[in-house]
Amino acid sequence: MSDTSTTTARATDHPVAIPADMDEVRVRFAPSPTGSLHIGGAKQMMYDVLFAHGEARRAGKQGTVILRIEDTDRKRLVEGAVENLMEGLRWLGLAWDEGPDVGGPYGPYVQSERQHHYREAAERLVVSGHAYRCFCTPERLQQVRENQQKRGLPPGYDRHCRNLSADEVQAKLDAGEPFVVRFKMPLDGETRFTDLLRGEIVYQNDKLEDLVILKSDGFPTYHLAVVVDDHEMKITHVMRGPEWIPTAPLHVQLYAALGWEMPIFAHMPLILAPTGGKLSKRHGAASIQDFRDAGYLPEALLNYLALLGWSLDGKTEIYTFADLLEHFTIERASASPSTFDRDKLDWLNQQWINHHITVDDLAARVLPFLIKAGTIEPGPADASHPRFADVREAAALLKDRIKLLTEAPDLMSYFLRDELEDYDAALLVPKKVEPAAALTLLEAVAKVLPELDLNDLEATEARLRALADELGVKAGQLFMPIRVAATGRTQSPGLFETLRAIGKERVIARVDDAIAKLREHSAR
RNA sequence: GGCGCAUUCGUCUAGCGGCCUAGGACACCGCCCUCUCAAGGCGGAGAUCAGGGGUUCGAAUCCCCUAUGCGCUACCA
Repeated sequence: MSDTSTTTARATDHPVAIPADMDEVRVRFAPSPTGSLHIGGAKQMMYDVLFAHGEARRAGKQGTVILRIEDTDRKRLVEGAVENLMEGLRWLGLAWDEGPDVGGPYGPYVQSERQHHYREAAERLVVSGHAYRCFCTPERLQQVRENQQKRGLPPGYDRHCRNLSADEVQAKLDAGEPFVVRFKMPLDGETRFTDLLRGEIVYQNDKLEDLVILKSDGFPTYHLAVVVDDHEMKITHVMRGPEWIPTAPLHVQLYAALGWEMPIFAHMPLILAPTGGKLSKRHGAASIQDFRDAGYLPEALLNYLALLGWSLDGKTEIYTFADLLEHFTIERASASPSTFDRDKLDWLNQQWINHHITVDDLAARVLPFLIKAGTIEPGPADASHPRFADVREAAALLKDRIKLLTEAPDLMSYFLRDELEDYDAALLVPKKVEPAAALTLLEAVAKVLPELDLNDLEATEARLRALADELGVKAGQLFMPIRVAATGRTQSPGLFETLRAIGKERVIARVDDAIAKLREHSAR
């Protein structure tokens, strides 16, 4: 009885994600075009989409996802990065409603094209006394930091220009000295804000710095740009990485100084590398393109990402994106970071290939990999490719055995190519059988082969089992050399369907080759 | 160093005061199925819930401290 009535509300109780009086939820994914789409970025975008298009819409709200390019750091721009980013998102099936390519009511959606908004805001802040011009040179800042470090003090700007008189400022301006604009952080008191996943977070103002909001090249820093744009684009929920928590107080103060309403913050957890640090190429793959090239399905990748830091019930493992849209709630997202586990991703990928896509789909997806590897001739990467029927047949047999699409060229080669890769003749000799006896087995097979109808699986099996009896060996001892002769390897799908797919003509030729190979082998 | 966030099997997680002698999944091991390899089925091992203090009749669940990990500490985002 005492449990519910006397327990005080927990300080960490999650705030409401979508206030009842809010009728539109607007979120944004705001990458910097400094490279390819990182798996962590993809996860952030996934949360945006699941929240706006899933949770918000289920609650009867309008849910809008915005793609905004944050290219205020002119030094780190990478050519083609924006297109790259969008391509990665499209491949994953993560869609946005407003963005640089599709436009929208609050464009442009590229920060470098929104300069005047930031300058205006910075100007307003300077005029209202919330920000000031700082003429300190990079050399002086460097010097200050070094001194602080030497004396064991925390490094940071010493607010040298914070109290410059109007005359002093004017003089420097007249002299043409370059300057940045810094935000005047309150010197005492505290700044608090609510994080959707963590509850209230409090910072003591005397520990915070006067950060730069407008750089000397006239471009804003992230802090100013993000606040201005989020406000002007009417963003209701700021979902981003946890690395932004320490600067969130600045953003909170910026909103207050500008007199704008704050959005709701949700700092989504990071993906860690198995070794502890950041996930990078060193761990196999880091960008979406890497995963795509490595043969992962977008469905599996999204499924995996969803399971990292979120779960519906702790039991369900397989989710289509539609499932996620139907069930995702940010309230169930964890605040703690998670470690990337390649094994689990691989398992999910195989689950998807084995059980959740059709044979036709598999064939189509495998096609580009086969073409790239030269297993089949170049052509359209869809059902109109001349070899599609063959690929489809191989795909049907290998569906339960493919973990990554990249395995297809190797696994399918004996179906799709006339020539077998060279293999060791010793493989033709089954366990507990002498090489000479193995030769007898294959010769017997070669003799019955012409009269077999390989399309009749049961009859073929019956005949070959009978043959094993006649030869006095176990079925398996006869089947293995046939498998090796037909495929060049000891592992394959079921023998009879494999023979059927390879075709009688090629099987006969390959068995003959195997016999020759074995003769040569035992002669030595 | 300062500030902040996080902390349940090796990994991803369930768990919101009694149902927990802590459940599921990956990986691992064994068995079954079987012409091989997979897939599939069954089972096993694996977490004194980071440690220590409280609160409570009762704590993985609430509070405090410590430890550890990670992040930030740029005119990068």
